[in-house]
Amino acid sequence: MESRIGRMCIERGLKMTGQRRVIARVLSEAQDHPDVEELYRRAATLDSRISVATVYRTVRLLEEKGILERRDFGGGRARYEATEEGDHYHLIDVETGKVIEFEDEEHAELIRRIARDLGFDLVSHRLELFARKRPAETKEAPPATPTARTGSRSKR
Amino acid sequence: MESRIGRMCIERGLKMTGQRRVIARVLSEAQDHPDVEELYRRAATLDSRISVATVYRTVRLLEEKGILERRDFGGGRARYEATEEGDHYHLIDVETGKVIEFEDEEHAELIRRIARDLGFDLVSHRLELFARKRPAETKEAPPATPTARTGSRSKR
DNA sequence: ATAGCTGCAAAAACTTTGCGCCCTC
DNA sequence: GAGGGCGCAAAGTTTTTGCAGCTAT
Repeated sequence: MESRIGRMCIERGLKMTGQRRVIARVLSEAQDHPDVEELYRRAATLDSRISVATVYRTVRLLEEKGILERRDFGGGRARYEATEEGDHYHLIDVETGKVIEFEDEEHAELIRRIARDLGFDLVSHRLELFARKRPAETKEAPPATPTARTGSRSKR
Repeated sequence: MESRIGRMCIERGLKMTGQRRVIARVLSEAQDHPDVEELYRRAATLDSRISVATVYRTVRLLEEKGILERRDFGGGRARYEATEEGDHYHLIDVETGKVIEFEDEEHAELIRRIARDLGFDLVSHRLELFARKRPAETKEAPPATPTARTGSRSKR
């Protein structure tokens, strides 16, 4: 009955209003990285009594509580996704704008080491790759590597 | 007589107005990552006939020409730095907001490999670490590692 | 009961743009 | 001289906020 993010709100003692429940549900079900406008659109579909201002206030609150993470993929507006265990990164297809998520333990380790070497403790970090799909091979068979699907997670 | 970035503008056939020359000089001399407001302040000191609109137009133009790179370190406003050879990254001190630059060839290689494994050719990328200065050791001597200075470059 | 949310609309913060004059090539 | 750049101010975007009423705890 309560969405995953809704439960996290309750755990942290947030007051659960109707609006908040709806926004939490939209966020829990999102497989992508919606901006505020898009969140508002989806939330308004479920309950038209929601205003954009509330969406702004809510994502801000949830970000402060560590439930959400704000992303910047270029294009001016902030985009959001639920905080998950384990770091993951984003590859943005510069042709289509599609975002592919992936994990990489080697990378996670490397940057912890870099921060330590500079005399810091890592608080958080971000990595975004902007890339272009490599044209398929003409002579060899197409690459066998299973391509990560948008919204899913590619483990390495 | 002409600043480094001024020369790059000329190479690319840009018309060199007085304002552009001043902005190019400010950018050439910047050791940090100023936002538009700060660039405007510095430029206006050298020549008060400059408007913010021109600064916006100029950084946009120079970014399109590949002379400048736009950064987002959180805090809402875009920040700029001259494009340089070789990738480098940023560590932002979450307490002070200071930005430390560093290079890391191992990291550069790793992400090229990641992009390739996902079936893409890397176009560009970004990495930002948010970290907190590690408290000095109480028993041992302070860490001998030479800490990178703000604005300079720490090679690894 | 009451601290905290909400909608609405105004405003703030950042960036772009239309227009007529001016300058560089 | 001609195409492009400039200042100014107006407008566009995205996000925040004041206020009066409403609600979850």
